[in-house]
Amino acid sequence: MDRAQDPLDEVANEQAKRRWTIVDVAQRAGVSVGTASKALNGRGSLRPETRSRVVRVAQELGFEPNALAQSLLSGRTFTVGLLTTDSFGRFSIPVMLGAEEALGEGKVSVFLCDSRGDPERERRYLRMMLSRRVDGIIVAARRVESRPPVGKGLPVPVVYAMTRSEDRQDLSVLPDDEGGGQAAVEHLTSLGRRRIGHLTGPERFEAARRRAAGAQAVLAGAGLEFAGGQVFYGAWSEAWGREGTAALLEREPEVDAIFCGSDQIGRGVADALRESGRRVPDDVALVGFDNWEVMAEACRPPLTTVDPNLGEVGRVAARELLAAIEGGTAGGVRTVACRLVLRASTVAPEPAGERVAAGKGRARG
Amino acid sequence: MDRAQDPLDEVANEQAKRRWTIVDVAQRAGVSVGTASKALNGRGSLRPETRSRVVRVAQELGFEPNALAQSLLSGRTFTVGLLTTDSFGRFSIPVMLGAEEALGEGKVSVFLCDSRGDPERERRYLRMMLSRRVDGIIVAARRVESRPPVGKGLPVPVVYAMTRSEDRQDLSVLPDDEGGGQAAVEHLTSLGRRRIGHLTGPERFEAARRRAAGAQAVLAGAGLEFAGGQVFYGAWSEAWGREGTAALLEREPEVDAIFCGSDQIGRGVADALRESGRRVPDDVALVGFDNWEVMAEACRPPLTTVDPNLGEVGRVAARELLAAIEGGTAGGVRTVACRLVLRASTVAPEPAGERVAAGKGRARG
DNA sequence: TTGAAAGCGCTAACAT
DNA sequence: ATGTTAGCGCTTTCAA
Repeated sequence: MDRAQDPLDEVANEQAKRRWTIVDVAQRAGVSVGTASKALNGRGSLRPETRSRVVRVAQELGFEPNALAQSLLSGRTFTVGLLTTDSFGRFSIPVMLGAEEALGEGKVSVFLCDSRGDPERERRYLRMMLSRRVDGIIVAARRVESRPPVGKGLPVPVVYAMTRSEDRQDLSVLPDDEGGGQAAVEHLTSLGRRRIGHLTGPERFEAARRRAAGAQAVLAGAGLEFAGGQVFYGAWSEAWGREGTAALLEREPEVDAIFCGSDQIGRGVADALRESGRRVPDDVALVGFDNWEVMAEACRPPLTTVDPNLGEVGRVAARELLAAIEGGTAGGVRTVACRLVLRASTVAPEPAGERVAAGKGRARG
Repeated sequence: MDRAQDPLDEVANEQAKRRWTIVDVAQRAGVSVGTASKALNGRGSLRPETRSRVVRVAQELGFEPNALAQSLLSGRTFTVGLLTTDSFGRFSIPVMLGAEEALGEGKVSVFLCDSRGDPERERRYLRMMLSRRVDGIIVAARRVESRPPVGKGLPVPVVYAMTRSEDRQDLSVLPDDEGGGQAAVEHLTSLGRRRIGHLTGPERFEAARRRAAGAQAVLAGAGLEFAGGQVFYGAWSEAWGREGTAALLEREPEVDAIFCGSDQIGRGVADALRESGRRVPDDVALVGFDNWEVMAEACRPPLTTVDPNLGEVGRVAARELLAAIEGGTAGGVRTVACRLVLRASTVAPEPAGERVAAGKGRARG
């Protein structure tokens, strides 16, 4: 029972530079380390007085348990690896943000690894994560395109976000591009538009094809076809939005709505329409995709667009990963619904900011 | 010397699910754990044959040393915390990317923590990092504005990137906004422009004021003043670019160049100029700030702009942190030079892509 | 050249 | 109710 001296003095003395161990806490509280551990973790049965004394000493010292020692013992690190393949592209960022959010709530920390699409670097990072004993791994990417699995027979669960593993056993979480395309065109038809064109990115992108398929399905259901008789595949750029508009107008001058595969394309289209003397939305209504706010809001007029809910994709991926860590593991593709964000390119602006309408989404793919 | 059975069989049997410890390696190699450790780390003196046998077994097993155990012993985790306060804004991302890059090369892993500017969350993350025994911390933010230090007397070094700690003892790494402003205006004067206006963000931003100060200094050196007789402070938006252009043109219709405080403002200015019947760059040359490529390149015409080298800011912060971890610690503000990226808004487009000119920067602030 | 043993900080049995 | 001890996986003395 030798309480050497007042704990606070010592703290001041040592300038809080030294890191206290549970032994220090135990000594100063006049108990054994075992007792101190129980007191701090609320386990075992202790006299309330003892418990509170230990806790108080720990607080005064600013004691933080060494997570390394805890993990070494428990086998759990409460840490996951976030492996992104595309240098935090515009799409992987919100996904990562959502994942970090969902994990942070659960006191799980995130190791950030950016492989820049370099397989060698990816292997290095993977080794590093496993060496650090992460409890699980999220693989994020910008494109929904498939990719080879990050490894097989790994000792920890892996979830793919915004990308799809070629191995059907793996779990992938993606936005529902098809549902997004449906929502966009349903909105346009509900406004009474009948000559609806579609300008989008390169055909080789799954996302472009799926959005077009969703749009097509709704058109077919209404007995319509794409204005201009085809999907105008091109590039994900404003420039293509402008060029594509010219091409579309040539084929179908009476077009009264355009569904754009991205907000950038949408901006280009808006500029081209204005410069061709057409009014948006009066003559031609416009819907974009991405809800890239800085783009959509700077558009003239501000662009109604499909928000792929990337943050939610990340959150779902994180939750699925946590579930897998706890034991449950189901593979397949999990799809997150898109949501339509209404702005002035399709509807008269309202006094109170933007409006949101739920998009079509499937619970499981 | 009982090599139980062929290691590979065992690997296959156990499906690589079990994680091998150095004990497993030692057993299968027929040596003690101490010897195995030496063999794997290239320390001590061992018979070459022994060393290679151990290494081979480890490889066959796919053995990865448990970093937790290593760190517990060594007191070093080769881990740093990256605390960002603004949800990976457009500015903190490249900084983080650069930091991650510089650290990754040195085999240091990054804990990603996004406090969203919430001080409570920030404290939680800080505790978590310290508990996980990070070797150091980088605090990143989007604004160059000062902020209270993340804590005092912390047991690990801290470096601030893209933000400045109020405590002068701390080390902060920032882009050289003033040098950037200088570079922009020097470029314009070198083109023979004399009536140079400046449209920028809100005056309360240090960055805006510093860029303006740099610009002003160069103008004064050339015996000039800002066209319109003042800096036009406003907002960081395209809309302000358009409005500000109108205001500037009213005061000074003969303006022949505009330095814009951001690329978004620059885009707005370009649109407004074009719609007022002026040609860029023939009538009015334009320089932006940020080199936000998707903005600058989509501008019509593409925008010459000042690149604040955010990636370099992150890399420098990371290197400074590593140095501080190794022992050296100097406080103060470290400044990273900007660079001018030439595009068609000031110069005739060249066949081979963009051109780059070095900006003015001070080595130390 | 190799082995045995101590110990990093912590928790969980098992004693007392 | 509290103390003692073993051990997580590894590295590093110190002995052999």
